Amino acid sequence: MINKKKTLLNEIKEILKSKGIKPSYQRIMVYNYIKNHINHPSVDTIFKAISGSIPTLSKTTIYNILNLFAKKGIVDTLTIDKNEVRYDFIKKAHAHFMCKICGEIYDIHLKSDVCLKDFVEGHKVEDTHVDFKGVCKECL
Amino acid sequence: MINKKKTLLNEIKEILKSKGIKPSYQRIMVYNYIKNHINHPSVDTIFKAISGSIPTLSKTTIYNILNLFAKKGIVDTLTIDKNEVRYDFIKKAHAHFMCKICGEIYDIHLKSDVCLKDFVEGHKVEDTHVDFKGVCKECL
DNA sequence: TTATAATTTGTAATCATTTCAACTCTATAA
DNA sequence: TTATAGAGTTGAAATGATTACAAATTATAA
Ligand SMILES: [Mn+2]
Ligand SMILES: [Mn+2]
Ligand SMILES: [Zn+2]
Ligand SMILES: [Zn+2]
Repeated sequence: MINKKKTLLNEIKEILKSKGIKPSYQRIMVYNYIKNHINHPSVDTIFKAISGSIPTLSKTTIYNILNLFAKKGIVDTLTIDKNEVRYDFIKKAHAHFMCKICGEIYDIHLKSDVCLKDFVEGHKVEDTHVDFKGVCKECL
Repeated sequence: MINKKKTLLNEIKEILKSKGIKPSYQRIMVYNYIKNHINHPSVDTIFKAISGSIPTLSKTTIYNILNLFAKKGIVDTLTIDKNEVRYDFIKKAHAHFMCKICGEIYDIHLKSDVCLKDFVEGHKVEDTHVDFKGVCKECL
């Protein structure tokens, strides 16, 4: 059990190193959290979730780490919610649905033609976001 | 010339009334501005643009009016830019491209399959946003 | 070990947006 | 006409997410 966890953290350590990121304990913990929480957490959510295991943790560190991860292509920065940025561990391209009632952001797996474009009307595309808003199936 | 402007403002007055909005001078001026500026202005941009013609204008009024217009379906609220909300006068569905360098937001006219959906994976869709980010043709 | 660099931390600053109470304007009733 | 009520506007203060910054801590290398 403990060995398994140790192995996992070592795996993350290697992944971070391979991306040119020095694997500090805080970075490993953030990586581990976002990898296992696909519900698009905010900085505050992540902070509350892991500050228990890192008593001295500062919220600024979470901001620093997520900005770094975004620059290195580890997370996507979602701006669907105008109140706060939400983060998404990058796997493969997918769309999102945000509920106007409960605020939950769901993954939507649809194969859209728009996700493949490198250029649109002369502009060079780096990120593509397909965002739906409305009332989720739970709130309906 | 002056008559033409008067006619225009009267037209807007009628449109607002038809949507159940009392046509105050401030509301008419904001409507007139966003109708004629398709570059997705922010609250601050709109405020700076029309405060010259309304010396007593408050920025809070712009916030109030845009929130009202959004509720009444006159404007779309764009959350592409995480720093500030941008507003779009609603015409027909279209995508957007935001430049990471200059911050400009362009209209993208593509006929996508995703814009027609009423439901996605059980969730009721009210708004659909297709947002691209990258480097615009001017900054390339 | 010691020096140097990288990372983390906590506080303060920034900035968009909202809250709120006072003020203004207009329409309508007495 | 005047009084009253409601809607809209205003400006100041509060809120809240994010960033800036400098001090403290930790890791790395000599
Ligand atoms: Mn996702
Ligand atoms: Mn547009
Ligand atoms: Zn919901
Ligand atoms: Zn540009």
